[in-house]
Amino acid sequence: MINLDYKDKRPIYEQISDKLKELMVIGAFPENTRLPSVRSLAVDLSINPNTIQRAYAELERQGYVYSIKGKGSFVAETEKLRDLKVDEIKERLIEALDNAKKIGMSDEEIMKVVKNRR
Amino acid sequence: MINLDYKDKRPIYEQISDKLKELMVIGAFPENTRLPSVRSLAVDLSINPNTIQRAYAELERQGYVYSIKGKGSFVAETEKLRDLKVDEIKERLIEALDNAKKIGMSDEEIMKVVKNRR
DNA sequence: CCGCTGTATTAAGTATACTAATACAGCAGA
DNA sequence: TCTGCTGTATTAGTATACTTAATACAGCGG
Repeated sequence: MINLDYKDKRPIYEQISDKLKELMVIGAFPENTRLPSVRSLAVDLSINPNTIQRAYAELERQGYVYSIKGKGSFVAETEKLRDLKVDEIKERLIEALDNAKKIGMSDEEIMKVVKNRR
Repeated sequence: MINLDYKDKRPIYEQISDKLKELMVIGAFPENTRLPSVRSLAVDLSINPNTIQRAYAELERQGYVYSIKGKGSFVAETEKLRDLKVDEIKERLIEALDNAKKIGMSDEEIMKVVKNRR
């Protein structure tokens, strides 16, 4: 389900949280589904539980999951999930567009890229 | 000309090379202009010359400047500069667009962001 | 020759990110 | 209540990136 890439410069916890985000947003985990426990996922991936904990803490901080001590970590409401992810993507899109504007790229030049990608 | 932000998480050498890229691309430094010397810029910014050297080496590696031992570092051809920067921006734009597609954002949703930014 | 350029090397210090080990705290079923 | 699972907090070790420093070499030009 989750593939770690140790050659990737991104930290492991981020690879995990990003992958989980994606799975949740596309609906692979319905809302309120319990995620694998910190320790079991650690065993599955052969890494330290703290790294999983960090990934989960990040997901909770950002609002993707909610955690209950003694019970587990659970997927937040589907609608909220998507909104969060959309906001993330919009932000990066806006950054790129602003940079394009800053160096004087024309609307045509920008639109050409956009249209080629849909 | 260059403002360093020590609160920024980006390394200093990157802040410098990025700022110089921008200045060169918008034409603040015409092509073949000599950049400040490694040592003089280091004094201006009150940092170690090695950090400037790293910024310049990065710029040269990426093709934004060319350096001549004993003479200085010089701005590459204007056209080349812009192409390099455009390629960088396009790459980020494409990444963002692909992510948008991955989570199922509609064309309308994407276009709304794009239009609001021009 | 002298004083400026860029460049290379080596070392050290520092900060930060990442991972690990361990202990604590809450929940629920046997 | 005990046991075994959950999440969470604390602390420490490790690795890596970044920056600084000191020094040396090499090329250019007045």
